[in-house]
Amino acid sequence: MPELAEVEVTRRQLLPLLGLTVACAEKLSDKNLRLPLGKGDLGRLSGARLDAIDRRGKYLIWHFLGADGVPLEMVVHLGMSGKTLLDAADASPHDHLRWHWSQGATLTYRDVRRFGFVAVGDVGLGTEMTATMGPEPWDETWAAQVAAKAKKGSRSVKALLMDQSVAAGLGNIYVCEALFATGIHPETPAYKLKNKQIEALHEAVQGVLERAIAAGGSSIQDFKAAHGSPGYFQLELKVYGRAGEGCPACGEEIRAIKQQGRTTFFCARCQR
DNA sequence: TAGTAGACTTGCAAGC
DNA sequence: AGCCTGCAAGTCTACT
Repeated sequence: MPELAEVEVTRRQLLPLLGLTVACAEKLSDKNLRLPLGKGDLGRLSGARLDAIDRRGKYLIWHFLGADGVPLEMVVHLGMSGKTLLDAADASPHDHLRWHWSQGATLTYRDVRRFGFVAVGDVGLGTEMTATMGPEPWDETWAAQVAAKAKKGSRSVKALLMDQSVAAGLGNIYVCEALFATGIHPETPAYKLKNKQIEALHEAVQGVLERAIAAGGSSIQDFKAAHGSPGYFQLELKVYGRAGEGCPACGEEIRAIKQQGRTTFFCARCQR
C-alpha cells in the first residue's frame, strides 16, 4: 500500500492497540519476507506491552516494554503490498504473521509480494534502520536540506524526491502530484531548481500528504488500512494514473514517461 | 562517487 | 476461454 500517507493512516488505525500486551506472535507462512524473521524474534514479544507506535518515512516503529522489563522495538515496512489487519475478517495465503493480544484482539500481517518486512530487536533498531533517511515532510528545515542535496549531482527532480535519503516518505504517487501542484517538469535537473521552487515543493508535499491522510490514503490496487476500509484519495489525484485524460488545470492530455524504471505522470503544458 | 538498470514477487488487465 | 506481455504504493544490489 504504502507511501507516507498510507503508512500514517495505518499507524493511526493501530493506536487502539496501545497499552495491550502480546499474548503470542506466530508465523503463518514459511515464506520469508524481504528480511527473514527468526522464531526467537517473535518469542521476545510474548508478554510485551505496546507503549507507542511511531512513523519515520514509510517505516513503523513499535515500542514495547518486554515481559522481563527490558524495552524492545519492532520495525514494520509494508513494501509494495503489505497490510496490517486488525481482527482480519478473512484469511489469505499471503497472511504471514499474526499477533494475539490481551483482550482477544488479533493483528495480521498480509503481504502478497513480500517486499515488506517485520523486524524485532533492541531499543534503537528503528533509529538504526532509518539512520540515512532525509527529513520528514513537516520538518521546517525540509527545503534547506533538499536544496543542499539538489545542488549536487545531475539527477532529475523526480529521482531526487524519490530518494528516501533526500526526503523521507515520498513515493511515485505523491512525487507526481507534488510536481504537478508546483508546475515543475519531472525531468528538470535538480540543480537547476530555484530555492523558491523547492520551498513551493515543500508546501505541495505537505498539502498533498495532509489531504491524502485526511482521505484515508489512496486505494490503488487493493490498499486496505488496518480496519479493512479503503482510502479515497485516488479520486483526488490530479495526474497519477491518468495518462490520456485531460489535465484538470488546462485540458492538455496527461502524459506518461519512464524515469528510473517508474512511470511518471505529468502535464507537459502546466509543468515546465 | 553518482546514477541507472535489474532483481525480487504475485496478481491483474489488456491484447491477440 | 487461454496465453502472453507489461505493469504495480518500494528498495537493495550491481554495474558503468
